[in-house]
Amino acid sequence: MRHRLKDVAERAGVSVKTVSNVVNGYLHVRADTRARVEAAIAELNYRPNLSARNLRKGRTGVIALAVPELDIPYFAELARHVVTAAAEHGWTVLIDQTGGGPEQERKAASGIGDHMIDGLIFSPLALTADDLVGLDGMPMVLLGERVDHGPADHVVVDNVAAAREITAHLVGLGRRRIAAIGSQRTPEGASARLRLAGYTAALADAGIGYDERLVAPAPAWHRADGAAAMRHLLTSEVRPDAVFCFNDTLALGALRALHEAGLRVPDDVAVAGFDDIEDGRFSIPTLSTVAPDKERIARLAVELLAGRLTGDREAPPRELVAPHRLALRESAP
Amino acid sequence: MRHRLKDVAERAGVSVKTVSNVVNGYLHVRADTRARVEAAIAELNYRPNLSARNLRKGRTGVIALAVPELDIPYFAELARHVVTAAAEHGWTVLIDQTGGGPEQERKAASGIGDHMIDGLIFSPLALTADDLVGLDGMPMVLLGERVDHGPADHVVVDNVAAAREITAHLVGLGRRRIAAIGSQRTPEGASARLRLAGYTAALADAGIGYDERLVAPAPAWHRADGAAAMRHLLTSEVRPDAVFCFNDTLALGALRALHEAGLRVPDDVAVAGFDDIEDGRFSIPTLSTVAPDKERIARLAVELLAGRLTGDREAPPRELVAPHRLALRESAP
DNA sequence: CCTGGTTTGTACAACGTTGTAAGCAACGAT
DNA sequence: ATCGTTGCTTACAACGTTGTACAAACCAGG
Repeated sequence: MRHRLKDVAERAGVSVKTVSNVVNGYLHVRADTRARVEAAIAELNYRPNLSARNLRKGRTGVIALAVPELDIPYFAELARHVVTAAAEHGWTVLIDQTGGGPEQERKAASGIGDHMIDGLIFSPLALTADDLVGLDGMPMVLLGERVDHGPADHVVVDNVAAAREITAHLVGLGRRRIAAIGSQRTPEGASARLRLAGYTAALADAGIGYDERLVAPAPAWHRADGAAAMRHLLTSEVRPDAVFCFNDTLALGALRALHEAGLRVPDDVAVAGFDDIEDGRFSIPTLSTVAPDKERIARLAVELLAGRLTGDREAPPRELVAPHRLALRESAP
Repeated sequence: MRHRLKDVAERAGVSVKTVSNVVNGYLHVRADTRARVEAAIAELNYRPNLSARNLRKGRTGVIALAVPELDIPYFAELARHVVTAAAEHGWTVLIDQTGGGPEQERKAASGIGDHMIDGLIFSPLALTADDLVGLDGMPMVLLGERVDHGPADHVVVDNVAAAREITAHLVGLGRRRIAAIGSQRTPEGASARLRLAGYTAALADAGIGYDERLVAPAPAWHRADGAAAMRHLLTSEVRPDAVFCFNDTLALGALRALHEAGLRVPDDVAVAGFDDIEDGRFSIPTLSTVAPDKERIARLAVELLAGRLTGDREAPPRELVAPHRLALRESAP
């Protein structure tokens, strides 16, 4: 049985508003009145009806996090950090799984918002800046590289620099035939484009010629795609002595394919990834990777959103860069 | 700028309720009126205020899924399936991360519910049946083995049978010193207890004596715990020739520890897990495991909840068993 | 005992929506 | 002409909460 303010008020012998004042910590309530009300609340196990409160206040206390897929470890780890950071602001996080398709993402960006959430942290794959205009001013923070100079706040990692660093590390190991796995031609592939740019820049830095045959596309960035791309590279005429995979799940798939081909990592082929997911610390061999500061990304995103919600909604969009570092492990020591 | 029914009504030259009727698909609205209203809705980009609708209707269209940790792959994969199944019923899923502590779980089970959600699918670690009484009749479906005969609906896997089967498989490989990793003494360890029971039953079936030294506890079920437990077993006097890990992440950690110890899998030690997470299909070696039908679990849970929401809330709690199978791969072929 | 200010409590309206009841046409059947 | 009937639309109240405005009680100082 659910109780309302009115029930508590009757039991405590005060008005509805006085109970509301107690619940909301209003100061000018006599100590004994407050005690009576609190006792009644406890006895009835009263809990406020958030729908009603939200209707009245115009805010819901819920923010949404929209990610392409939850069972991609990177997004799961990110989600955990976002939930933690949001909890510190007293927000509940509604996690929405878009699947990465343009239509679903559009729906996530506009549909979910039907007054149910105060703001949105959005990690888009397919959406362009154009899709984001006209979203009724729903406060929104974007994660990742897509929608480069859209109308919303933005938290990014310097993909080009990070990719350049990890590729340079492979060069530093003495490798010269360095492959890349994960390129994409679709408009969704903004991260792919930037990481590819970092890769080619590092090769240029080292005076190594760019060989298109060493760049393997991957339709999605799952383990199976990484394995398939690696197998393809191994059957080609250009035998790579290192691979930079554009994310860790691709790299884990590549490790698997190399193992099946009887090649040793890192002796025959060095492997590097991007994301620093938990798996990479226990894989065989452990995975060298770019480690973006996921906790920082989550915290910055939540704080940007908090700024929009409590402050100026019309301020020009800001872009914050989260730090990254290289986590060097066995696959490319 | 957000618009209300009233704005649409004024623009279309009808009453507020008529607009509401159009929005809700009420039949008896003249075609031209409907068209005028729909045009006005489109022009103003009107979206209903869900808080108000919920307040009025008493339902929110949101269900919650509470899991201990999102970045445990099993829960992430489960979450994906629950989101998919719930979408077919028109529900949005609010994913809540409890952390597995008793206090947080109690809060998830009661606190979140403040009229914000219609029902809860809950995968508890620490909560007992006693904690669940007096939850104001929030419709709830429990996943997993804890709270064995509590007051709520329940979807389970036959942990004892599954553990027995996979252990029997290890026996069938000719192994005799079969270790177990993941036992727990805490009240949280209901799954651990059941899987341990299946393990001992299989040993008894095969006439193999139970050796306490072969059973390694694990405080949590992460990769690091599995690695630590495996290392501990390897330094003990009883050299195991097989290990049954109570979940896949433990098994992946064990694989890692075996690799570091220079042991071959499965030649020296066979390894089996439980959950069939994506990682296990690409690990080196690939992982033999118990594969619970996660999609089925999610679907059954959502359907049980749907039954509670639309039907009899006082019906006796039901327990449904989701099927499982063995996925035999390289680590214990 | 009054004055003026502060503290404590109350009544009422409003948030945006939908259910209920009822009004008003237009229609065919009496 | 009158009577339902049916189709379409409207006014009003209600969901549970909180902000506003105000009343009552209290206090200190004269």
